[in-house]
Amino acid sequence: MTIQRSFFDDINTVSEVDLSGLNEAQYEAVTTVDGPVLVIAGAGSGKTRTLVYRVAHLLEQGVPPESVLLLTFTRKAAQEMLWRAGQLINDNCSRVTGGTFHGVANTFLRRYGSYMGWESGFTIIDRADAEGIINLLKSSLGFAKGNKKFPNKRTIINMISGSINKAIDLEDLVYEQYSHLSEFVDDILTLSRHYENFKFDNGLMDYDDLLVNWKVLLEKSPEVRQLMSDRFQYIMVDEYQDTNHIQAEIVRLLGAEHGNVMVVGDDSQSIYSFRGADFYNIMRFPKVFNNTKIVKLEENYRSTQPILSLTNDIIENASEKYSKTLFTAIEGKALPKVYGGRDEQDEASFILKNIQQHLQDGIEPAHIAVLFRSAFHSYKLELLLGSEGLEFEKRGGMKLTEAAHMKDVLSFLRLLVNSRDNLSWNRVLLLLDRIGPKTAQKITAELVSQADPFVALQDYAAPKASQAVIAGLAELFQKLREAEEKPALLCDIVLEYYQPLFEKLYNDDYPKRQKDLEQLKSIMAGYETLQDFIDDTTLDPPDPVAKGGEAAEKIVLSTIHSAKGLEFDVVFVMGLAEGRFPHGSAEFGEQWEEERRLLYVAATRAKRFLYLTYPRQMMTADRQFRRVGMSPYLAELKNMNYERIDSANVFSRGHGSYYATGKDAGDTTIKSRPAALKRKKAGKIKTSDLSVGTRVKHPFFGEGSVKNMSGGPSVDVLFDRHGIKTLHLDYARLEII
DNA sequence: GCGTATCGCGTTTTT
DNA sequence: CGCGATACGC
Repeated sequence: MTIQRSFFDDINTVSEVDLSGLNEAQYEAVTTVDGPVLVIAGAGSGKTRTLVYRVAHLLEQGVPPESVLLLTFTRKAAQEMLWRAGQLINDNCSRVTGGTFHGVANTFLRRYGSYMGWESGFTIIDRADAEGIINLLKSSLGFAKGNKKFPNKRTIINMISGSINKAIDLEDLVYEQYSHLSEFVDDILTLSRHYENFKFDNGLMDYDDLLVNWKVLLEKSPEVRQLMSDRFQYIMVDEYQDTNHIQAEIVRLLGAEHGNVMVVGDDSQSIYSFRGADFYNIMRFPKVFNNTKIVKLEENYRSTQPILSLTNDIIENASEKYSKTLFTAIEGKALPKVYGGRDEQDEASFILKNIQQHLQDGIEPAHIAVLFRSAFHSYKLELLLGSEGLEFEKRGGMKLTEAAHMKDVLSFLRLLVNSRDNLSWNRVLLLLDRIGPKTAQKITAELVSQADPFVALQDYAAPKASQAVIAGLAELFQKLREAEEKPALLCDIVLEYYQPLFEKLYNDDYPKRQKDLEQLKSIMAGYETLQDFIDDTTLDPPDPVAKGGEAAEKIVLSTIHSAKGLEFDVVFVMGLAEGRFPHGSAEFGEQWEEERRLLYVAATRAKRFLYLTYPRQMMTADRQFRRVGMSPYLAELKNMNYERIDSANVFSRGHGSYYATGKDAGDTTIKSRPAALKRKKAGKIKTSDLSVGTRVKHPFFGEGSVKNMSGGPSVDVLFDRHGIKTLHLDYARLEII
């Protein structure tokens, strides 16, 4: 057996786990075998290492591998961890179980779905499909199209699924977040009700449905709960700050019998609240599990002291955090550098030059990363890197399976697994000549109402214009159903049919997209069943084809969210300008704080060199240049913690009409805050300000009186005109009258 | 009423 | 680059 990771060199067998390399806190966490443990860990403190060593230690104590369950946030982290664990234990041992919450929920529901009375199974849809549903519903329910004020689809999705996670009444959430869009709020509510029905009627489930159903099953069926907790005697959860209420409930239910639960998290790295994550889960953990042992990991094993000082400075300004003081023994003198480029082009050039320098100094491309808030912020840099022949791998943004042409092909395949999949029927029909949205919807509705949609398609009395293409489609499905059920083979048949449509549809750029289709084929070749393929690619979409050679050898361009948990020798955080970071629509308060943590996550990825850059001018939509200041988070930092680069020193040649004055007037202070920032929650009401009977006023529901107080942050209010509503005081803009 | 072609504008973050 | 609006033709 070859051991590839140096820190496992000393551990070959389960009977000999050498824990001498661990620090005191890690040792304590690793060797606490029984009972609940909460590990509060700083960035770069060796969380994964601690978890893996604990697995090793458990096995050493004679715990069978199959009774250990590892839950992590990303599938890649899960795979990495299992692989490492696999290195620790003998190859002959059966493996430890692990994966993402969603992945495990999927496996679990497919096995025990019968307890829920499901006969025909389900298909998982991703967020792109979910957007498709919103589209369909919007048009079929006749909502005004093109109204600019209507929140975008992604936001609606986040609201609809987020409402389940936050366990807050959807209505309140919508009214709170979109109070400025009063005339559309009812539309959104109508939409959300149809959305739920639409999914369940057609055997479609999204990420959140998987979790909700897992939780419900554990709650409702003592038999299943017993099965699970007998099997998994030891539960471990990584990135606990990213769990939502449902996930925390699942952990509670799984661990209720034995209490052998260990969770690891860093509240300063909580960046997923838009999706329902709540780092208060960490604070609550000791209350949920009695006798919780709390261990803090404060030593940083990643970054040099100057970088650590800067990142500590970033988070120091946070309004709320578990106090941790990170320290490191790693030597290094390079101060983080801050650079304000003249414009986006100049910012990109700065990054390019420095990347080239580091490459020259012998740093591997894969150990260099450029991070940004939104996927499109790197466009300029991508072009520049391309023109210089530097290869890169982009993470975040659109996924391979979200591209239009990929969804086309997947729709055919999805139908083979779930013939009631409304969305896929619609998509497939839309590809055909002479069939538009209206016709497609009509046919779809007819097909899914029949016992066998494929037979119904063959028998469908199509209008003259589309008779031929419908017959062609029916023929394709007949061929597919008769074919041997090998995913790669099915893919071939679909692609053969799709090719002419494809070339016509994406006439201008189909050769570029063709590469994706070929990649799809090779991915599918690795699967035994179509169901597995669809589940896998939906839960963990493959990355788009990297530009050039092997992925491992390239510079990484990534959204900060997608860089979570990773580390690089050199990190550039770009686009740190007013309006870009924090994101323009982030409101002062909770959202503002989350953006700050996001910057913290970005900066803490750096091991040796850290650069923070921003453009001082950006192009607006109408091709006007607008001067922008630096991100307020940068402005807050102490000067001693970074070195300011004067642009004139960096570019001595090759930039033509470049005027570097070195002066940054207006950069160091925030001159004009957008209106939204000033709207700091004026006098937020606390539970203690209210009692039963207090008269209150709400911007939407109007006046009412407090009816019931649970003791938590929620109160029930009986409104004069809207009846009883449960309001969350952190969100509701209530006034006492 | 429906399908197709074309143009211009704006882009959060994701398991 | 994708999406919505708009115009035109069947």
